[in-house]
Amino acid sequence: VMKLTRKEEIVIVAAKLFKEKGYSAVSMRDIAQQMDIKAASLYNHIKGKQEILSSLVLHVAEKFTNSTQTITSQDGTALQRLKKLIEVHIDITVHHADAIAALNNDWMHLDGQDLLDFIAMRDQYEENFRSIIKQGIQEQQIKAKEPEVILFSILSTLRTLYLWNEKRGKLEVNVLKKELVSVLISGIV
Amino acid sequence: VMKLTRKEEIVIVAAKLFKEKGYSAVSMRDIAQQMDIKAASLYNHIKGKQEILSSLVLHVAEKFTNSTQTITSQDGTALQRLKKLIEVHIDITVHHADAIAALNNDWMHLDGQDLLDFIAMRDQYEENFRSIIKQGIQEQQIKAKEPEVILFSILSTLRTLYLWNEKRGKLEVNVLKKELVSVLISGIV
DNA sequence: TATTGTAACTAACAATCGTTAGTTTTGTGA
DNA sequence: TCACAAAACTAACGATTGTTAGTTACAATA
Repeated sequence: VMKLTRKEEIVIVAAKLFKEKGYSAVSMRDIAQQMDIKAASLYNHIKGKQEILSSLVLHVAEKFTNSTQTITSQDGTALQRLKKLIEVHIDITVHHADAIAALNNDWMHLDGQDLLDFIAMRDQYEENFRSIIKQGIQEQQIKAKEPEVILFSILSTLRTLYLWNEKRGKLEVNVLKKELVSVLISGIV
Repeated sequence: VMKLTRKEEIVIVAAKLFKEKGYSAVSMRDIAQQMDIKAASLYNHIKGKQEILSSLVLHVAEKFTNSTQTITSQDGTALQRLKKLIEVHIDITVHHADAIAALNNDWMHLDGQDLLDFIAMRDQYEENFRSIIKQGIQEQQIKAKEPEVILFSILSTLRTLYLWNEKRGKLEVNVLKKELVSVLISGIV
């Protein structure tokens, strides 16, 4: 286990607070208190509150974008890739649940270039997803329903996984993968 | 069309702002500016910022709880009820998208009894959903997979519908109902 | 032991927050 | 036209916000 820099500790602590109350409702004094130091001391390690958010959000956004990009560019049938997409989502969620909360709920508080970068990554990520589904329809592996409805349904479930991760309880990661792939692809009947 | 009270206008305007930036990031001055009045004037119609949030959230939470309660207590197979559940969700979402945003993202900023009431409604709502799925498994209409995974997947999709409502575009409500029922129940293959 | 860099501290700033008090404008019905 | 209620206004409050400046404690290195 790598030793964490002080900055990384701050980001981790802040992420947990952001998840509970949202970025705007968490003050620098809240974060500092949780680390047993004073708010001003945080500035020895970070430039400001915004930097905490962008470190958090952009880092995990890159992970998602890179993963979907890799899968999209690899060989395989649409269903194989879709399955892989779901599994990768679960892996990232299990390890970065707090950061994903910020990505989902607080991305709009990014500013300047960070915000533009995030939106660009988000769009590209979504487009990768969409292309796989369209490929599946073309290959007749996926029902030729409204592709946007399929895209929305799967994305919603995957994006909300972070909320469900705590309640996951004893459910093993590999079991979750298998079950969720089955539910999302084969349905429930 | 009923004429709105001034209070109702405020709640509607606030909901739109809450949806974009979240409850904590929207100031009373922001809300006032959007109504072309000064912040102090808002207090002729409402007790405070908290009242705006609780009006917004509790009202739509009741709708959801009542709907699921009604469906749960009616006759029908599990699949018929599940279909009805999805359709009701779409109807409520189309008419109260902004309030649902607050319900999803800002409920934790409720305080006192309002917070307790919300959590109670939310738990009951979720339990109604769960009982229908378990009934379906018992009747062997639904695959006997992990029921919590099924519950989570459907709930995630329905809760996130509000985000997708704008992009719905030209897709007719009845078409959306049919498609979403199909995707969530029969899957995509 | 002296030095140096890291990371904490105290104190304070300007801005903004939700809210209150008191006053003025506006519209409606007698 | 007058009276009254509804709804706006100005001004200000105490608290909290993110952040900065300047200083001190501490640990490792030379």
